[in-house]
Amino acid sequence: MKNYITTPIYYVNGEAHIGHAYTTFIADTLARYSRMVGMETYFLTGTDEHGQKIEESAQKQNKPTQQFADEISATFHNLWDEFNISYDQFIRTTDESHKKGVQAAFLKMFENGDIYKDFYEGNYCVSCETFFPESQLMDGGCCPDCGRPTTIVKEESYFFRLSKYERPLLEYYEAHPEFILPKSRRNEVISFVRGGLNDLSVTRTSFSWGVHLPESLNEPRHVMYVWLDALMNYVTALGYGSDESKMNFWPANVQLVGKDILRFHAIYWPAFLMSLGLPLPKHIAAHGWWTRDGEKMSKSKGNVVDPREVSNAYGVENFRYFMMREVPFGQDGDFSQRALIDRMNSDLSNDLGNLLNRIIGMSEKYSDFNVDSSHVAQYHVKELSDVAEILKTAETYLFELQPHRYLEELWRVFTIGNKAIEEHAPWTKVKEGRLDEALATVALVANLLAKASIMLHPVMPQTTAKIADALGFEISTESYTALIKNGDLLKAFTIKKIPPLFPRVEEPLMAEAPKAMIEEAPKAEAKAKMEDKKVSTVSEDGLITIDQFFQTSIKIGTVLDAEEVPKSSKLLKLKVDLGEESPRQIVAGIREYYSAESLINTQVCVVANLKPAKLMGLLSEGMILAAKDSEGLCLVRPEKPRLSGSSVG
RNA sequence: GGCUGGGUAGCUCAGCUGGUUAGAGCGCUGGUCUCAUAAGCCGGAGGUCGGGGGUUCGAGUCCCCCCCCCGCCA
Repeated sequence: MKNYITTPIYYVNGEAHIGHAYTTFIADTLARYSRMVGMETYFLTGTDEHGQKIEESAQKQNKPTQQFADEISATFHNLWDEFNISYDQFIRTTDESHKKGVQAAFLKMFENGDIYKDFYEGNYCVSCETFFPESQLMDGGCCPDCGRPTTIVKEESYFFRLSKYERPLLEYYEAHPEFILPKSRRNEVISFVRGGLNDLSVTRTSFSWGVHLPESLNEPRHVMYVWLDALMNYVTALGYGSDESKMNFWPANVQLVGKDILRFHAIYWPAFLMSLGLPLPKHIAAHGWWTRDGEKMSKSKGNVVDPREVSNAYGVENFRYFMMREVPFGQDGDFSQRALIDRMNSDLSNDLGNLLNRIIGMSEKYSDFNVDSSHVAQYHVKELSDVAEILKTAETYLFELQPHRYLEELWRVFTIGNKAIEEHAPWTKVKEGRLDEALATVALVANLLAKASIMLHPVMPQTTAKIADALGFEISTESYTALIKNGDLLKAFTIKKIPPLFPRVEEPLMAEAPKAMIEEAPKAEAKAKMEDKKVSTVSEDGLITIDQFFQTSIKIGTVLDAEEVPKSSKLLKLKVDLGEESPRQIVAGIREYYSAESLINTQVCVVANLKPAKLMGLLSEGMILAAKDSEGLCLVRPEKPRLSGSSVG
């Protein structure tokens, strides 16, 4: 079975940002999965290099246009290599074979009457490379998309009979509900097409940086419209119009796009294909945008996330995992270091990494790293069948293009592993001399990790290869077939002791977004969130200013009353006089060291401006200062009695 | 203004064709084991399911009205 997966080709007007990385990560994951299950897979990405905008950008930098395109294209190419993206081809619209293919397509459309010559007059936005009808223009004739001034252009142009495909397209959408994903986007496209389609101007005479028309048409002044040129890349990459040896990969299975370019891919592209007599792709899947800390990213705000920077700081695969796990496909996602760190610590370090460490430790102690699965089925039928079920479900989520659900589902395997260890407590079994049982549990968990690693491999290829190595097997189509499809277990194997794969991340590893951005974001909510999350305001040398210290209000308080909190062995509920109108209720975890009675009428130090918190359902309006070491805990108190409410500092 | 989609626990979301005490993850919190990365496991708090009306034996789930958010179009 053939499986062709594409990303959009990225416009070389600027360097790769987080959105490019996201699309490419998803496509790479799908491609890797496809290869792993043994499908014949072709994964295409590349760059879109034509158009007036590129021509102008190159001029601004005083570079030949081709050189400019080469340079930017290389930055994408290099980044994907750095990110270990497993593309089969990196196409460039300046490739000769691509140009040849586009010309062949143009000619075919022309010959079958779908392209005709006429005049176009309208308000043209150079920046967006789009004509806009009068009615859509903003005040002063500015572009409704970018707000820049438009110019009136009348030019000879070839047109594509898009209008002819209005009905066929609607019929196709109707007959193929899975064509446009997610569904909400599908509705948008349908209603747009229902609104009527105008024929599409597909050539320009106003600039020359593009694919020229086929020579047989003898139209040297005309250059192809950038979208016709660009969209065709998906088939010219397979050799359309030149060496067609790979055309058997067509139609594509999944064509990933950002939501901003959906219309081109869901309307123009299928119409072109219909005109060429080619089948339509199975899915056009539109994903959402990324914001940063709840704010739209923009160069002027200086809050753009550089994927390379994130990757360098946190690791590509952790980054990949985060992006795919964090946000439901199609929705906008928010990037913040806090969210990334939380995912890494909670999912990767705690659930997965720690589980691996647990069995490394046990296998070392109990059997000198030697494990075999022969007793697993005897003691762990339930776990094995539950996991088999989970893996099946997870797989369907991936096919449905719901990577977040797929990962969420997969993580249940680790919970089962952690629970199994807890329930079967191998350390107890060992003490009781039931070594077989203990080792069966270790082997079970090793197998669960092996199976989950295989499934996780498309998302984190290198990391899972390390896990597999530690467990003495290799991830491949063969092991996928054996462990996932056939439900086999690993044979006897030796575990390798490896250092933790996912060390916990205690604090942000990248500099925070520039101050300007934070100040521009007066959202009280966002601010409170940052404070809640203890984003450090401490300077690099670890010192704070006196002003910062005095943000904390510490006061002398007199304990008026104290009682034990029911059902808690640690908590005491205190009534403390801080010289205010009424005493405060403070819940303190000191019961193990102080009895309630002994505290009444003594003095303590209280942090008085702490945000109230609830402990065991009881409101606590402050914190009692205490010092703790191995000997125990003691309260910090004034040497001599002071007035209640006296400040400390 | 028109049309989608949506408003469910502090946060992010799941809840199919209406049916027992509305769920998950994270966060918070109490307890507990010791193989392990201050990890794991067990338990708890927390929701008038945007608001109002209606249909029904029964509605987060259907109908009507209103409010708010995103998106597309104008």
